[in-house]
Amino acid sequence: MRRSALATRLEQYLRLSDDERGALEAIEQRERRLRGGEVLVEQGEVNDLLYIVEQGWLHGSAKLPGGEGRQIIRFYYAGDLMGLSNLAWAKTATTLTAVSDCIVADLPKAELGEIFARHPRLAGLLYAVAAAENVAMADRMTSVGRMSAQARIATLLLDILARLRVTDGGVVTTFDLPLTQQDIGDAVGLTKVHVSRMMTELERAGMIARTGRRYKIVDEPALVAMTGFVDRYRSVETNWLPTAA
Amino acid sequence: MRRSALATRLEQYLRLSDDERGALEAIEQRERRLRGGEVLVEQGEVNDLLYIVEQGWLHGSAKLPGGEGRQIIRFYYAGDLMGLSNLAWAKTATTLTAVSDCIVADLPKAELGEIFARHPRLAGLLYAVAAAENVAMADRMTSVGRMSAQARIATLLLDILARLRVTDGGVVTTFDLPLTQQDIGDAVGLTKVHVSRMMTELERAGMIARTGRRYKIVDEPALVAMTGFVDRYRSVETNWLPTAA
DNA sequence: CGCCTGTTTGAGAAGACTCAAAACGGGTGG
DNA sequence: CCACCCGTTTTGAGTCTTCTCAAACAGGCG
Repeated sequence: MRRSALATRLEQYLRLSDDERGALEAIEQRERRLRGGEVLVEQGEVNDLLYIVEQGWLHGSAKLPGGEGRQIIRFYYAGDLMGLSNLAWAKTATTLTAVSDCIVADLPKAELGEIFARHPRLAGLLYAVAAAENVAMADRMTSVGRMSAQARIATLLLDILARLRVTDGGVVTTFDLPLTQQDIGDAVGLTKVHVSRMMTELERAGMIARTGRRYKIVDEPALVAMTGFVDRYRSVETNWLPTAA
Repeated sequence: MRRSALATRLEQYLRLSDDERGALEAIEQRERRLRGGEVLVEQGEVNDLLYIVEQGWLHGSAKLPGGEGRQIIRFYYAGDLMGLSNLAWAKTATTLTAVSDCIVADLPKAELGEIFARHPRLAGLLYAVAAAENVAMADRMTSVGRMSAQARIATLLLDILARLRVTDGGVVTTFDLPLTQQDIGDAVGLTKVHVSRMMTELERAGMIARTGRRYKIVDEPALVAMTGFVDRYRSVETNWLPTAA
C-alpha cells in the first residue's frame, strides 16, 4: 500500500497508531494526476469530495464579484486537505488550481465522517491543524491588509519557502516558483506591473536573486525583519488530544 | 443549568441529542464578564484555555511586526469559539478584545479533547463550522486584498450585520457599532482618516446612514452589488456527519 | 466649563494603478 | 538552426487612490 501523504504530515506532529495510519492509508486510493496550471475544481461546482495533496502544490482562489480579477487565498502542499468548504456547503467555495504538476487523492466527505467516528484523536489533530492554518491565514491577511508592497511579496516568498522546507528538508534557499507575476499579484493584492517593480527592487537591495522563475532567498534575516514572518507549520501541540482509539 | 451558547449555535445547523447538549452545557460553567474595550487575552501569553462567547461580541487582532499598528482579523459572536490557536501552540496568536460588554465562558483544551472522544458528531460539526469560518475569512481577505476602500468598508458592515442577524432575528437593518474609525480601519486595512471620508461618501450616496455610532443599512442591495457579499453562516451541511453517540 | 477622545476637513506627498510600448525567452514550425 | 510567435516581464509616463500631517470641530464626562 502506498504511503499516505496525510499520515506523513500528521506524523510530523504525533506518532500515529497502526490503526490510525491504516485508516488514512485506506482512504487515499483514488489518485488523480494534474499538470501545472490545470484546474481541479471550479468555484461554484457542486461537489462532495475533499482532496489530499499527495505530491506537488496547488493554490485556492476566489473570483471577484465584478468578474474581472481574483484573489489567491492560500497554497496547498503535500499532506494538506483541500476543499474543506465542501463540508459546509454543497457548492465549492474556492477554485483549486495546480501550481506544479501534482497528484491528489480524493476523499468523499462521508469517509471523513467515518474517521471522526472511529479515530477521535485524528479528528482532534485535524482540528488543531485547521486552527494552525487559520492562524497562517490571519498572518497573510495582516500582510495584505497593512504592509507595503515589498513586504507583502516578501511574506509570500517566505511562506512558500517555509512550506517547501517541510517536504524538502530544512536548508533550502532556492526554489522554482511556477507562478507568473500576475499570479503573485493575485495572491498579495497588487498589479503584475507593480509586482515586477518591487521584485526588481528586492533584488537590487540584495534580498533575493532570480533567474527566470527560479528564486533564491539571499538575505533571509532581512526579509524576516521586514515582514515579521513566523512559520506556523513547524509544530502543533498534541497534549490535549484524547488517547488513540 | 444555563443555556449553552455553543449548543444554541450548533442547533442552528443540527438537532443535538440530549447527551450532546448536556456535554456542551457541562462545559460552559466558568463565566467571565468583560466591559467593552477590555482585553481578554493578549497575543503572546501562555494559555491553554479556549473561550466561548456567551453574550456580546469581541474581535481578534494581530500586532504588526514594527510595533505600530495592528490588523483586526475577525469578529466573534455568541456561540463562537475563540482562542483555537491555543490548540496548536502554547502562546496565544491573537489578542482578544471585547467590542461590546460581554460574557465568555472558558474551556480548558483538554475538555475539548474529551468532547472529541465522546461525541464524534459534535467534533465533525465543529470541524465543519471551522471550515465555514475559514471561507468567511477568505472572503474578508478577498475584500481587503482586491477591493476599493468603499467596498472594503461595505463588506465589513454587511458581515457584521449578517452575524448580528443570527442572534437578533433576520430583519435588523440598524445596529450599534462600538468601534472607532481607527478600529474599522484596522479591520479593513485603511487609515482612520480615509475611513471617515469613505463613510461620508457611502452616506452621501444614500447607502448607509449614521447617527453617532449607530449605523443604518439603507440600500443593502447596492452594498451587496458593490461587494459581492455572501453570508457564510446561514447554513452548514451535516449529511456527512457520523450518527450521534 | 474644560478636557479628552474621536471625527471631519484640508492640502500636499507617496504609493500603487493604468495604459502603452519595448525587451525577453521558450517553444514551434519551417 | 533559424525565424517567428506567444505569453511574460520590464520600463516609462501620467493618473488616481490612499496616506500623512495638521488643524478644526463635536460630543461625552468629570
